[in-house]
Amino acid sequence: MDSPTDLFGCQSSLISAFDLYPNPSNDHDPPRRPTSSRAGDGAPYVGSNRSPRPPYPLIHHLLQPSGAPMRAMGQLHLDRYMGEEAEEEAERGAEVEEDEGVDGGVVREGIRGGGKRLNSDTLVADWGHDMLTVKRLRLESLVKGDGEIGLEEEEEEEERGRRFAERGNRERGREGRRREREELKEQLEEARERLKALQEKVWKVFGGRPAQEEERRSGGEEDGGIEEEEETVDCITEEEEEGGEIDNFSLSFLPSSPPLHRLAKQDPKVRDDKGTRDEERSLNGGGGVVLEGVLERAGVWMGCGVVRGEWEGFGGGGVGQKFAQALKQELGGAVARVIDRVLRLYTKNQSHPPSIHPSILSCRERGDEGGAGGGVWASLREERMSEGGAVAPDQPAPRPNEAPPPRPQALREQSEALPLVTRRSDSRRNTLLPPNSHPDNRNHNPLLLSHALPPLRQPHPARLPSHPALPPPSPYTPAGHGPLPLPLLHFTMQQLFARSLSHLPPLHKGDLMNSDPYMEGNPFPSTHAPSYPLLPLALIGGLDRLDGGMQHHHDRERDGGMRGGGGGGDGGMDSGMFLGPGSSQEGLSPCHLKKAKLMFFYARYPSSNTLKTYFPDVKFNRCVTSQLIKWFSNFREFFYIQMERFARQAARDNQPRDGVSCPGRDSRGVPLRLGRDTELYRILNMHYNKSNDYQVPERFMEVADLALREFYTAIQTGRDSDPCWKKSIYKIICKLDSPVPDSFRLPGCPIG
DNA sequence: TTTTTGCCTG
DNA sequence: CAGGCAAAAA
Repeated sequence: MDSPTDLFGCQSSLISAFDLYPNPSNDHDPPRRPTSSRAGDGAPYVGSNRSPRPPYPLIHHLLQPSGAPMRAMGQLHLDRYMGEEAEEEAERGAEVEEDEGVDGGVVREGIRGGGKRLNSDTLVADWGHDMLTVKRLRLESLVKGDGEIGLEEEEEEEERGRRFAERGNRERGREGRRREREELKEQLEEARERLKALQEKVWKVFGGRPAQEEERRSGGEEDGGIEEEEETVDCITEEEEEGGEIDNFSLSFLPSSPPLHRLAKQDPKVRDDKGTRDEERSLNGGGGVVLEGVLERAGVWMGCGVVRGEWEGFGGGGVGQKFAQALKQELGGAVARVIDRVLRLYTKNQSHPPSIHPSILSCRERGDEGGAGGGVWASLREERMSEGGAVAPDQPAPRPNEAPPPRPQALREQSEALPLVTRRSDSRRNTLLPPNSHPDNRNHNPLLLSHALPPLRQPHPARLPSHPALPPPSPYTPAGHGPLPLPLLHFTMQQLFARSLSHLPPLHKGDLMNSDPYMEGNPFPSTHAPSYPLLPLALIGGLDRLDGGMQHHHDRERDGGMRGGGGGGDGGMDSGMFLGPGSSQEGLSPCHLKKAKLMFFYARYPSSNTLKTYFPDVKFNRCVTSQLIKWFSNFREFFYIQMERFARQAARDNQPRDGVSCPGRDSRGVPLRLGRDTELYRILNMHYNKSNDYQVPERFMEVADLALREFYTAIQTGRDSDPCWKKSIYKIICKLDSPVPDSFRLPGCPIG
């Protein structure tokens, strides 16, 4: 298998020998998984499978390009009929202009009522479209006529002759047309009934009432824009003039216009800019192109807050949310299907498909860091072990993975098989390790779920960080069966594209380290890597490194990852992508800063070697190393400041009434805990995870929680008067680094 | 001496 | 977030 899990699983077999100690924070048990396990709670932000799919015929209709059922009918007859009428009008010459004015006025009045157009809107749009077609024909005839008249007399004569002949035909067809009109009237009547039925539905859905509509109409236009927008479709007036029927067909029953309608018309940029459409727009203010803009608009809406329920402001109420959800579901499903197709295509084109597509998908879904089974983490631990005290010599307490003395291989292997908690001798550490940190939970990869749920304001069950209930099923379905999480998509596509780029044999377990780094900057598929104009340096470096295979991995162990970064990689999408060949990214980019901040959730005290490992695209030198270390120093500083600040505040708020306080507990004896619904959490998240790229790992929560309590207790007990009181807390925090996810080993940001 | 860290300042 | 500084450790 090629999932990271398995990739590393393979490495694991090679590297497990280096797994010298039961690193409290490593092994099978990334404590952040429980956090991820609550992904389902993020449902409101993501298309959740849990919520029953509401019946959204309105939205569904909009998503059907085929349009309304009346379309064929309307177009068929009106076009034919009105086309002839237009010709007659052309013959009548200047009268037409006058008619236009009148017609426009009449029908405009009818359309003006157009409001919350969904189903009805579709119909209106189609009718409008048909009308526009007719109008265009008529105008074309007019223009054509004028032009010819103004051109040459001979042509004019010919034209007259032709028209004369046609007139005869029309005389013969007049009877037929009469019948046609009758039919048309019937159809219109029928359509009217259907529209009325639709109106009922619309009113039902939107909770509006015809009375409101009446009120709105009598009160005049509330939005001047609408009046202009909803100009119209004068073709009907021909019928109106003749039979006086069309006014009954006015669309005034439509409820007030929702933003969708306005937006679709107000932003011409997103509209189809074909010539005919432009013409229609100029003629009709876009009355007939409502539908065309709907899907595009929907896409725009997705990004402009309407999906967050802002329809309330427009009177949409819960409908807005339903609309947003429906949109998300539909679009998400569509995107997933497209992705799936692309993936299938790609995997078909690969010589060894099974080793790429399914594996990559599964690896992400299963989660990688836990699946490493001690492999990569073992290597990392080995790396840190090899750092020994030399790297962090000043730490009063040895780091968890550095402290224990070497153990015999047999003992190591034995402990690997033991439940994690049984290997903990440190009681404090036990409290930090959730019991459900089981390899089976590895599908709850924080990466996968980073977009799945909002870290903020997430109810923290009983504020017990270590004992969440059984993880709910992942909101993500297996590949091809539902929306893919963005990071997964990113990773997968990059894998595939990179494979395609490099003409390499399919990814196998050993070369993840070699292949991943250059993928980050190469989201675009290309089969001409060598001539790719913006070929990122990282790609070149990556190709350079490709022959390393497993060997490279061991090299990495020896040189602390410098080999990967030595070639000058890119800094992720925001740097390497735009570097031309020959340039290099030696410094740290904002992307690196972002990555470092995310890393801080796992490592408060990363060693320089660790940094080199996790910033393989950075060309390390003294300055860069210092800067990175400085960053983490700043992160810690901010972290401690916030901890102390909130601890002091908590201490103030929980002054013991009887003068006796229980350390770490408030005045009621309740232990101080850091919940995800707290201001402190919000601040920390804002600082380290501003764009919510990541689900804040449970482990970080525990560390922060512990730090908070330590500060709180120290303040409570008056230890803060000791000039060195903070250092003891620092020592504790210093021990609590946890394994950084494998994704951080990739260049650029772990979240793309 | 070098590296790392914490503290302070801007 | 960076720069400067001092202290501590290797």
